[in-house]
Amino acid sequence: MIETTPAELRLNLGRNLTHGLLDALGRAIVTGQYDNGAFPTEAELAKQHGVSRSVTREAVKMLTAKGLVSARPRQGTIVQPRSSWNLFDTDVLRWLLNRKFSLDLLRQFNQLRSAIEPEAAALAALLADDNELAAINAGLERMKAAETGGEQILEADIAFHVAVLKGSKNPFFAQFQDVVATALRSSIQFTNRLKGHSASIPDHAAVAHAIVKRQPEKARAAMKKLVSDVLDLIDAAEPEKSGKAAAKRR
Amino acid sequence: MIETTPAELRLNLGRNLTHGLLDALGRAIVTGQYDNGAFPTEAELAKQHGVSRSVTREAVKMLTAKGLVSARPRQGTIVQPRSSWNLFDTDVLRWLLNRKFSLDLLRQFNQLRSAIEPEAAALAALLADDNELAAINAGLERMKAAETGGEQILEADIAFHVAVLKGSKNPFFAQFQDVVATALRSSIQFTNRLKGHSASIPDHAAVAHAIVKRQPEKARAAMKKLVSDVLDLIDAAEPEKSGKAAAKRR
DNA sequence: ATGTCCTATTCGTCATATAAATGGACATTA
DNA sequence: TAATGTCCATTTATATGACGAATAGGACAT
Repeated sequence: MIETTPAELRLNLGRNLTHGLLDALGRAIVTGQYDNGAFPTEAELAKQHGVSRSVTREAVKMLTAKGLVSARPRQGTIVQPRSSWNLFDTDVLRWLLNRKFSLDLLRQFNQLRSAIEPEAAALAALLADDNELAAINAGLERMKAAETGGEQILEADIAFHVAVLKGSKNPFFAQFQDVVATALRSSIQFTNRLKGHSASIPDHAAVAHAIVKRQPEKARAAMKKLVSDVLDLIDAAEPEKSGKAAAKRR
Repeated sequence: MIETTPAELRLNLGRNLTHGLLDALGRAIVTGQYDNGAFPTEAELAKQHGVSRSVTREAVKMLTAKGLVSARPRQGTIVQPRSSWNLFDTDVLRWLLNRKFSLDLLRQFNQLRSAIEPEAAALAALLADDNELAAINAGLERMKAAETGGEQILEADIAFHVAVLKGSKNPFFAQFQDVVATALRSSIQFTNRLKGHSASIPDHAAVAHAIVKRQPEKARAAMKKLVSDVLDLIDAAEPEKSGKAAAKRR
């Protein structure tokens, strides 16, 4: 049973009680706290966290909107199966990555990137306007400048990939900017361990040049290589689980 | 100014007042009803729809969780820019697709499918278990059986693609099952007009066979062809907007 | 021109009461 | 027995009223 105080809830995510409680409950759910017991009733939640029923109801409503729970009279609030959680909600993704970080999740996330980002790069090569091209180049320059490594280069890396996604002119691809940013930031302690890849500035430059020169095929291939390298590093760290996927990429 | 009655709200999405109001407000927002005026205050919303403040607050909280609005004291509730809407939330997607349906959105959505589904098919060829293979075949058989066309073949089509996504064993790809299902269902009146493609059973069979025979490359290529054909049909219906994308696919 | 303070407005939170829905226990009936 | 209807307890859903907290924007002083 999770318990907090209102003061802790306010500190939790920095906003108000409702958002603090949302955060606390979200984390508890994704870490499986309620897997083999029923989710508390409104009254219990209110008591456990020292807040009113309104606050618990609004927090639970937000969890409902993100697909984590569903509520029905008499039956109570029940945690939904993972398959109905909205993984592309940045809150959900952050909760998942912060608490239950696993190589599996990192691999699966990069498999997604491996599908999305090359296509986005190809579209950007066709459709990006001058501002977006400039943003891509700016991200690359920031990466070069931040050769000190650490947080700066991570933020520059994120800016680069976000700029490519935006440049695709496709709102569905652009949607991934928050997801990619959240996931990269949340997994920094991990990718740092797989050091050596994030500094692959030549690979990033290849992507940028292909996009600027309006060469979609080259842009797609270059971006594919970038993400595949990350996947290879992950597989190298845990080879037994990679299956034939790694072989297929080479 | 949107106005409804509680009875209408209940009918709206079939659940309760809160979800009905959520639906009404979501539709209103994505159709731009509040673009050049401020979003109503809690009190105004409650009055306009004949519900209590609790209901309006919980509906607005859900909109917040989906990224459509943000609320601050004194400033009121404001509609967020489209870029921060969660397009992979099935509610948001349905609201968007149900309003004036645009070829642009359909094209962009299928560009996303073109990135996702081939990779999912390749992963499914590597990782799907017996149950998942059976589900893929079952979807194919349902398509063959429903040669009458119409709604049945659409549902079978959806079942097939969902089965492939699930078979990828990747929760991020699996996440798209709801998105794909929602989008295909919402766009049926449109794809029906582009008749002739949804009955491409041989193409679907090629995907299924490649997956069952554990041939990821073939599965990827077959799925790519499937989605590319849809994209070609869209471009053919509105050639001036397709840019060089169509040429690039061939 | 700038900084300080005040105030009205709006969301945030709390408390309480009543309605609606539903699963189960129990009684009824064919 | 088995099917069906009735009632009850529990939990969410809704309504209402009150007060607190934060802040945008104006009034005012410097």
